[in-house]
Amino acid sequence: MQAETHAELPRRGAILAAATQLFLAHGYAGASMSAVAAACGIRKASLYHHVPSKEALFSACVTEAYDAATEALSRIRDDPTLGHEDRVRAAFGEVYRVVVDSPVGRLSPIIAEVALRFPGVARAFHESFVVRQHEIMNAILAAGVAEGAFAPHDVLAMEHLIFGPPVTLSLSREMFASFEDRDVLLPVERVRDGHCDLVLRLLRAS
Amino acid sequence: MQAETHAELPRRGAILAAATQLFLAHGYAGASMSAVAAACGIRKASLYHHVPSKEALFSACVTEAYDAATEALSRIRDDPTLGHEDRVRAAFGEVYRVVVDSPVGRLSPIIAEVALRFPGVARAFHESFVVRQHEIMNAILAAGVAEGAFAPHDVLAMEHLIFGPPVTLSLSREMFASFEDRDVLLPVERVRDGHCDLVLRLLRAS
DNA sequence: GTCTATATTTCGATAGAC
DNA sequence: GTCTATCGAAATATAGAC
Repeated sequence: MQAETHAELPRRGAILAAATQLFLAHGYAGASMSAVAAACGIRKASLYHHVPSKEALFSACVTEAYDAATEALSRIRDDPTLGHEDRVRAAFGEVYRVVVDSPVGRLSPIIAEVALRFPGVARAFHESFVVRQHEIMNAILAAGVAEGAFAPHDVLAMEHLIFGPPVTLSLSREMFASFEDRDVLLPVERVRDGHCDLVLRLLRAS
Repeated sequence: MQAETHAELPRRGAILAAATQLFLAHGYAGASMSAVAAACGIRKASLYHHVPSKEALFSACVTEAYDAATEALSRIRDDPTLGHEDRVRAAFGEVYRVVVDSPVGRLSPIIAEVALRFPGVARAFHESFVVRQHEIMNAILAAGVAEGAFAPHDVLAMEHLIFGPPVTLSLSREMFASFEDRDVLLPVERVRDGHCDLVLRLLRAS
């Protein structure tokens, strides 16, 4: 009951969610504190009771978005019931989900916008999200190589070959979000499955 | 002599170049008309003598950037002296050059920022740049398939496999431009060559 | 074609009542 | 913790002299 009453109040989580949506839609400079407050149903002055500054608000949006993003991928890496190829397929599904659908993946262009002003945000995003995702995926592939299921390969090139398409797909879907035929031009499932097939063929090849 | 005198004046090309740099560095909303004027060495009111509005200025930056971007790729497609694999390698070099180094490729995240407000800019960018680049690259691969040099493949997945890594590399280099070790983390040539090798192995495979 | 000056709005952020 | 009211700065854009 207490939880229900407070659920409609602009708690911190609701503020970060509303702010994230506005940053995604209009960029950092284009998302005003007034608009964030209005989306929360409060006035701008009240918003400053919850966050000390716009920079701190954006930093919190990024930080709290990636904090849980690598857990699902870690579980796939550690799942003993999966064969090597099924593990790669599951990992692709999780990467596409995080990069294309979740705020943390879609925030990348906004981080690029403020990277020069707030280098700490970019650095934290890189270390806490990008590097971790790459490390887990590399570990999944390395395990397959160690057991002879996958062929050795150029790790740097394979990293970009795996993460490049979903990141670009996410950016393209933001760029062309106003197109009525966006989901026909940029179908997530078809790209993901076709992409995964091609990568698996490379991993099998000697 | 006349050309030399006017070369130092803020002609249209110089204005677009300065504006592009500022849009890339600070985003659409973060790049002010005052800053653009200052970069051209004139006052803000004078800038409005050359462009009617900020939206028109940004639109011109995008349009005039992609107008010549597909010519080099077309020449590679039509070069009869190249073998199929060498043609693919040359095309990869051109794609990475355009996407990673040229303004037109790097403007993608800024277009995403304004896509909801200026859908026409996003549509023109898609039709005049993205679609054309994809069409030419598909034609290069299809010619190899027709002559038996390359194996048939999923065209949509291959498109994303080819363009995904360079676009993501470009975005990542913008995001992490403040890192002193950026060129070590994100080396363009190494990624490009490793990427091209992997794609060629896929094209050769049955 | 560039300038000074200004109109108008909105920005991020603060003060202080309740 | 939300509100009204406001600050100083900066935004886009315009007017009019030269």
